[in-house]
Amino acid sequence: MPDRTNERKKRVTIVDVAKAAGVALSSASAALNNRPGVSNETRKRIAAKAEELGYAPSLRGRSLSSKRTFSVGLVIQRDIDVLESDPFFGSFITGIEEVISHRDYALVLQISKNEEETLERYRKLSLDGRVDGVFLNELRINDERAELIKELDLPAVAINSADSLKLPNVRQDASVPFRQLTELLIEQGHTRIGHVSGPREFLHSFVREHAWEETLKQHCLPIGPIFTGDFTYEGGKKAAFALMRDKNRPTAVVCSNDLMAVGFIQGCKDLGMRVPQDVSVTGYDGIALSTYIRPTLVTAKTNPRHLAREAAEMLMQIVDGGQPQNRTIPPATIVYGNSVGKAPRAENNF
Amino acid sequence: MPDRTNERKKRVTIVDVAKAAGVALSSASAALNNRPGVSNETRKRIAAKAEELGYAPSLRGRSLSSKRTFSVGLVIQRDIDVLESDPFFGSFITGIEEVISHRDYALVLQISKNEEETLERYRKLSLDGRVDGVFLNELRINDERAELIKELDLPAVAINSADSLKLPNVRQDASVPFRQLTELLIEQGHTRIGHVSGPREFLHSFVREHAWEETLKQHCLPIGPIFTGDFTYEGGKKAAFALMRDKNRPTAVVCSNDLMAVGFIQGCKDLGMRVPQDVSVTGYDGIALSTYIRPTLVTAKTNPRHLAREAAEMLMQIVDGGQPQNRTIPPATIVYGNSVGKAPRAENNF
DNA sequence: TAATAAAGCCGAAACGTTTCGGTTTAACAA
DNA sequence: TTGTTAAACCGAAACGTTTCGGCTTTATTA
Repeated sequence: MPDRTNERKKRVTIVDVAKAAGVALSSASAALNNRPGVSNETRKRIAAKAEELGYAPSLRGRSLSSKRTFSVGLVIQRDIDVLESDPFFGSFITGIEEVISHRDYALVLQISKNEEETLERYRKLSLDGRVDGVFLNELRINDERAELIKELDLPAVAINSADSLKLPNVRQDASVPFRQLTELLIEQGHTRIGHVSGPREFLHSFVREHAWEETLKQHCLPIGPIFTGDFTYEGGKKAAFALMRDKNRPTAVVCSNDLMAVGFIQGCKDLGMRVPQDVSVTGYDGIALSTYIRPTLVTAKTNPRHLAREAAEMLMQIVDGGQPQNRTIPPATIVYGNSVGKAPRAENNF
Repeated sequence: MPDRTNERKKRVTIVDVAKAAGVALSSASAALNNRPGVSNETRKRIAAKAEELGYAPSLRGRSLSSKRTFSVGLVIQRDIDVLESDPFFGSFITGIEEVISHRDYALVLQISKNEEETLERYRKLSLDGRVDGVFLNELRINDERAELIKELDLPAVAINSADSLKLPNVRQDASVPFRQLTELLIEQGHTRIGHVSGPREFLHSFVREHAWEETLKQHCLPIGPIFTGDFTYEGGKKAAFALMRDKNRPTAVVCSNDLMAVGFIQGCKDLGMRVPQDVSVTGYDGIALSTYIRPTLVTAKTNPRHLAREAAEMLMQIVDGGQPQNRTIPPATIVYGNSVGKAPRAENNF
């Protein structure tokens, strides 16, 4: 009598399928993967047996043999407090999933606290052979990840990278909407237009700041005061305190993202100013929060999900051995909230 | 002359290490995994050689052989619009990472649109052998996942499950803070206290609603009007329109989460009511947004990160063959914002 | 009809580990 | 000295695929 206590369901392997169909293992493999070299008739028979036995290919066996993992990696470098109020990754991940899940790929997600750890994570993902490729975002000027992935020979797609980094890239240009936002303020009569930027080392901070600056130059306006923020609400608030207590304070401020804009507005309110009567504010991202607050924010709505879809498609192509061209998606579109108004005529003291 | 064009860096395997150290493959394996059966001397020699050759064990080989993947899975069932403004998963994932990364585990993250797809994802994660275990959250009454993971024999840890589902569980009890919030309103003289709940099928909706109801009963107060929301901002706004246009409207409302509370407050404002003078509002979660709005929200701050850490530790134990006890973390603590005030003395008409 | 090509199929190796039973060596007790 | 035991070490199998060279069979061409 067999001992049933320790009986474990044995996995149905491709060997079982091959035996059941009366063919060689290699034929079963070819048939099930739709590769040539097996007649239609036997192909069907094998497929039928596989179905009948409930065969599900083992990812483990497959990846050892094929040297592929059918996974892609994303490392998010974020302070937890920031991550909580950052809607970017939710939609970015959704976009990735939309593409890769159809190809039976999965996403490995990691979170890191600083640049050093981020590099370590990417390195380990590659050395462990955990992923076939990775996404890179929030690139820095001279981002070390660029050379790392070359050193590791790791397929990668970057988001809003710079050409100089020579990475496969998908871009949603920010300079167009930042120009539009700045010109929107100019049209309203503002002449002293400040900027709350992100940390200087980020490429995207730079692009945004640059677009703001160039637009002012082209309109022969002074380059208003600038505050280097950190993309957080608190940072935006600090910016308000730093920029708006000055006699010569700007009458309008272009913020590098929505969260800082919201913080900036709150900071202005705390200082006793009204938005948009005393000061106009714009953001960038188009997060939900920008419609929850009053005044609602004038901003530009980006599309992380679309960005992610394109990036994922590119990565899939690279993993398949292709060399896809860089892609571009349409720029963010302006969202007309209530945080922008006419330039105040005279200066009030607060 | 060797052809260098197609030369690929060959991976350093444990066989190379064994050869270099002059031992059998099996000894090298034992040594590198700190298993007994190898002398200290040779252990050192093997480790040295491994270091020297830059040996990194192949996860692929390891997982095929050991039948482990060193990955855990999480399926997030969320509409993308909701996901964007949901800070829960950011911190939840952070908590998971904090525990599993030290054990060289990685997180596989998937997103699904509906219940059916969610089940499919969990099933596939298991059948593919992609993960060693999974997390389950936002459980429903009679959640189908419970039997699925039993059928699949898949290690799992649930978040705020019900005992009836018989899942390893980690809980942060919501009834305590909901009682406290309700009593806070009662202390302020409110006698008509409504509730904006989450969808009825969720266990956590039920717990929150129940705590509110029981507290009212114990204080011999009428069970105020209830609106079944959907945990979104828009849902909260709708709730305000539904509940607050009535003559006999409540003077205070306990919302099942912050996002609905924020929407509710905006809805009240749109109706011309002041918070907290005309109506008091409470939330639950303690998201950053609750401090960005005015009035700031009276709420209770939950700790998804802590929850996740405990859950991840439990899952690691289960994966190691243990049978851990259910865990509980301290309940959310009340955050005193400005959205609660004394009950208005007379009824105003709007 | 014989030579050739192509399609269909097979067997075996390879991927890089873990695991397990067996053999050798060393240490110790009788 | 000899027998016993445990520790150290080894060899081979197993995990479940993919891949590749070679063998049959059938179809095609001269």
